[in-house]
Amino acid sequence: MASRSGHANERTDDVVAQIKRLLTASNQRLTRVRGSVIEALRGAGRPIRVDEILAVTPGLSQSSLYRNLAVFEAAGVVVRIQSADGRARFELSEELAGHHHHLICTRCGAIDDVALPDDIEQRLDGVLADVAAKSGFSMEHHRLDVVGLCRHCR
Amino acid sequence: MASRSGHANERTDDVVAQIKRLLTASNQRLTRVRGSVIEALRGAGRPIRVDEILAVTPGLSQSSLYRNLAVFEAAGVVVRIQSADGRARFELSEELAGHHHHLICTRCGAIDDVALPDDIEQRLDGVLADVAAKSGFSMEHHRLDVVGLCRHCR
DNA sequence: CTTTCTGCAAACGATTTGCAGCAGC
DNA sequence: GCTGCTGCAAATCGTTTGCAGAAAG
Repeated sequence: MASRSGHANERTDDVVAQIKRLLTASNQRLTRVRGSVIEALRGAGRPIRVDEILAVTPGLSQSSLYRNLAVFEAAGVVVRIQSADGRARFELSEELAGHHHHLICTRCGAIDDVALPDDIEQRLDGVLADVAAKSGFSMEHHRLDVVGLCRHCR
Repeated sequence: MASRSGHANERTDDVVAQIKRLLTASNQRLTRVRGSVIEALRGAGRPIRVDEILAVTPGLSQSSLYRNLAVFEAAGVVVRIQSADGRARFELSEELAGHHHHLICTRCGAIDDVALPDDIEQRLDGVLADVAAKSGFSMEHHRLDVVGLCRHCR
């Protein structure tokens, strides 16, 4: 539970409604199959792999999953994370789940979510936009990972 | 080791000597082929792909390159970066190239290096280690990317 | 009904690996 | 000479795609 995104209990319907809106804006339907993929992602609360989604979604074909994840990504519903082991991980976009970062375990590869205080984020964004601009680069957003050992591996 | 980060003209011998040390510590030789791969990486100054390394290293076979990159990675000489397009990029480790971050272009996929002021880095590390610990996670280091549009794509 | 989704199986492309010959020490 | 490194070609594996039938509106 513990829906992320800051607010203690963001209602399920809100998120689903927003997803529907995002899909509609991309001329895509929210079918039953797609709904089950969304549920798998919401239930995880961290970036998960294709095989993990398949494991909790009986009857879902791998190709449909990949195709739907691509649709979701294009619509801004999910974000794809290329992890070190070559298998991509997916999670709901920050627009839906709130801005956050990742704790990445170097031993087992697990990834979990974590958030920073708002004031830190703001100062960081200021510095980054500034440094980027000096390289002729216009920043859209940042991505920050903490690399180390998870609770189980240390 | 004095030489590190920032200075435009870090002496070749220092870096190569350190690489040799790292390889020796992993029971690996610094052969002529491996030397040419190192040169390709040093010349780039940013994370580059396998095909880019092959392009500037005539006669190098693809399989040897992949094998050597794996050896380098295990020895701490290079770091592998999984980029969004599925093709990995490689660059000298921070131990050799100094701590830095990446500017990632969402349009053309180019990646460039950038550094932040030391005081920012230190404050950030403090906050991150703290937040990570609250999740039972022990931080080794952080990874920070600026995502946006490069000089050519904006 | 028409269009979009879905599952199956085949295709793809980056990366890995088995093997025989060559290079480093 | 022994051991490790290299190149070639074949294998692997995550992901993508063509196609025909099923579901959504």
